[in-house]
Amino acid sequence: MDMYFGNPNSNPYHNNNISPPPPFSSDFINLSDYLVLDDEHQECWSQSTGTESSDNKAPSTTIDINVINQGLICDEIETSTNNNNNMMKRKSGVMKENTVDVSPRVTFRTRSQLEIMDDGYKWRKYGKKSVKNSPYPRNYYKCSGERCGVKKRVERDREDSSYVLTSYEGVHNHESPCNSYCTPVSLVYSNEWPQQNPSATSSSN
DNA sequence: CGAGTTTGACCAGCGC
DNA sequence: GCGCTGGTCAAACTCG
Repeated sequence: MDMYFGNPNSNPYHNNNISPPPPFSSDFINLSDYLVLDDEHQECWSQSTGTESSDNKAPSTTIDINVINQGLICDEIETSTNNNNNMMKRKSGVMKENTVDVSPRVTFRTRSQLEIMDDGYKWRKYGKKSVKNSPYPRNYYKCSGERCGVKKRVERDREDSSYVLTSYEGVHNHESPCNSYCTPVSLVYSNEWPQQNPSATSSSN
């Protein structure tokens, strides 16, 4: 499954002659494959999507893709807990200039053969690390935007290699590069949209 | 030649 | 204090 978040360079639906399907339709993205996971971010999900955070059930509706497209990723989330999870240290132990001191973070779990999701931003890889209890390495990316300290971590799900875990950290201080030539389209998925192919949401491959 | 990637080293936090 | 682990740096390397 390929995922597109608006980069016209790689998004086949960007062509003006082609009407893109609604986001998260079976041809565009498998909704069931697009989840915020882990306990740590469960609350984050509920706040960012407006869905109820009942128990541990994964949310199933109302995903605001603009959150991703604009880099507005769960702002206000984890700002009170980032002293542990969002270590932004240098070797000297001092916060690096240009880094954001408020580092909201949200994790997405996507079923994809590709580890890199095209979210419209340009990322530069700055590290790769093997992770304990996982056969798959974790890759570290920084936004290539000038003075933008947004980071992204990408790793394969250790329990199911068909899933990719993508963690975004920080808020972009610039627009997505694709915004300059992408027609603004509401990318908010809601219950009002008909389920085009409900069966496809549970089995995409 | 510039931009991006790779990869080993370094550092800090944490648990024991 | 020591070892393990995660995160970052930066030189070397690759690619267009």
